[in-house]
Amino acid sequence: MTDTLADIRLLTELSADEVEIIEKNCRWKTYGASEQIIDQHSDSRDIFFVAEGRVRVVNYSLSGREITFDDLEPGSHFGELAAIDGLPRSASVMSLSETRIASLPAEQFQNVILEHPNIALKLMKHLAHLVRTSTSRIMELSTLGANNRIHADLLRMARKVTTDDLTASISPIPVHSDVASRVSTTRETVARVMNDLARKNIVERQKDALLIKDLERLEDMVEEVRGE
Amino acid sequence: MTDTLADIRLLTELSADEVEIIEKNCRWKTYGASEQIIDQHSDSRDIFFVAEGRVRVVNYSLSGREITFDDLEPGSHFGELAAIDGLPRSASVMSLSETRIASLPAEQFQNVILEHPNIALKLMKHLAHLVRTSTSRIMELSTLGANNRIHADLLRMARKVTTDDLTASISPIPVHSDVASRVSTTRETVARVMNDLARKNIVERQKDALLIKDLERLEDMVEEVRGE
DNA sequence: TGTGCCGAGTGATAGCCGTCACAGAAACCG
DNA sequence: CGGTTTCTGTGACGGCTATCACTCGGCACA
Repeated sequence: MTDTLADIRLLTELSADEVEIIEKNCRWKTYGASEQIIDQHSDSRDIFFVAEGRVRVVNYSLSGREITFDDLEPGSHFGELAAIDGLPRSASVMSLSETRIASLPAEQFQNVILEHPNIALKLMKHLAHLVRTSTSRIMELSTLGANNRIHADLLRMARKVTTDDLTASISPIPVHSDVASRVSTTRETVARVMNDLARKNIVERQKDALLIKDLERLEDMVEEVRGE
Repeated sequence: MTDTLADIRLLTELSADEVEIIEKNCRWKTYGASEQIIDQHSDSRDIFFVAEGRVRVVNYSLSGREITFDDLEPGSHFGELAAIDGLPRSASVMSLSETRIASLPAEQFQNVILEHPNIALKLMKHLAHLVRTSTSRIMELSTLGANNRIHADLLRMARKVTTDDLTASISPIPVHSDVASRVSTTRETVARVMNDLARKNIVERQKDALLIKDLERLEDMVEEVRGE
């Protein structure tokens, strides 16, 4: 197979030659499903590129609770924080499926940044996006109850796939415990909320997809924060 | 008075001449205490520098609840997200005291970045720091109860001033509602927790300082998460 | 020396939701 | 296909903490 970084979004501004140089400096590795790629407590500083497969950025509390920060598609990168500031990793990363990953040592990545200001700018925009996402998550955790956070999560998924803004078909059906880990609640609460929504005729669980039948009403339920 | 950016940490790598050029392109403004500097819903994209005074980065929920993200000292900057990515502001900023602020239009700031890779790197480290801070706050909100979050906040304040690692004297005494807004709880809960700590002889409220008499025990209380 | 105002302290109450404990359904797999 | 594992559904229970409603002390300012 061709190990290429051509599809990595962070690097699209580079010429084919420049990308090739980076490719060669990377260590390439294949992971099976559910393997640890970054352990929060390891002391590597590399940046990673997702060539194939999907990975999940997670963190575990002392009590073993799992908090999901993001799921990354092919073309993404991760591990940039430690590569930039040299501090310990801020989270763990595991593969969700069989995955082909390239890793580049921090010093070499810093060289890329210093020599390509437009890559630097792109990385900054990416970091800004992370900050914005975290900020709104903090707002959500601070002001919404668990059930409203689940509603909001459903809405986010729906908006990624809807075309008509009225309905959305999410497939595959999200696993309850995954949702729970994204919005910091329990599997049981997610099950109860989903059933509640089904009873209210807002969502419908189909064979292989979750159908959202009334996006508008779902939006209303999120707004319905402790009444004004 | 001398309106200078010489003490802005983000810009310390620049030569005096270069700083002076930026200074002249800034719009300088003085704010009284408790004035709005950035309204989340305004559509400015400038970056701001804090020359004098202190400011607070906050956000308000629909229900009026106030969430504090950070308090900034002189030498800090804010508003960089919108200046980098051109998107709407992610939070509001208000002055805590009389404040002298410089603002630089986004395009000019981007020029500074593109022409000074080391500034860009410094900014990236700053953004990385924001992401790390947000990440740990999300972890805290997800895994700790309100009282433990208050303990953790006290610990953070203590560690900023302690020398011997056993005790710390925090002054001025933190206002309960400020703590509440930082850790997403209520003023009443903060009062109850503080009293509880006082009764346990871990903190002592003095005339003009909050004395933490047993840092170690306070740390233990935070660790005391739903016991393993 | 009043008169406010802001911050702090505290009880009562109620609702949310995490936890535990099963049971049933579905999917996966040799 | 049988058997095992992973996911889902649901009830009971209880603890945490937000909310409400006051009281009180101190500080500032007229």
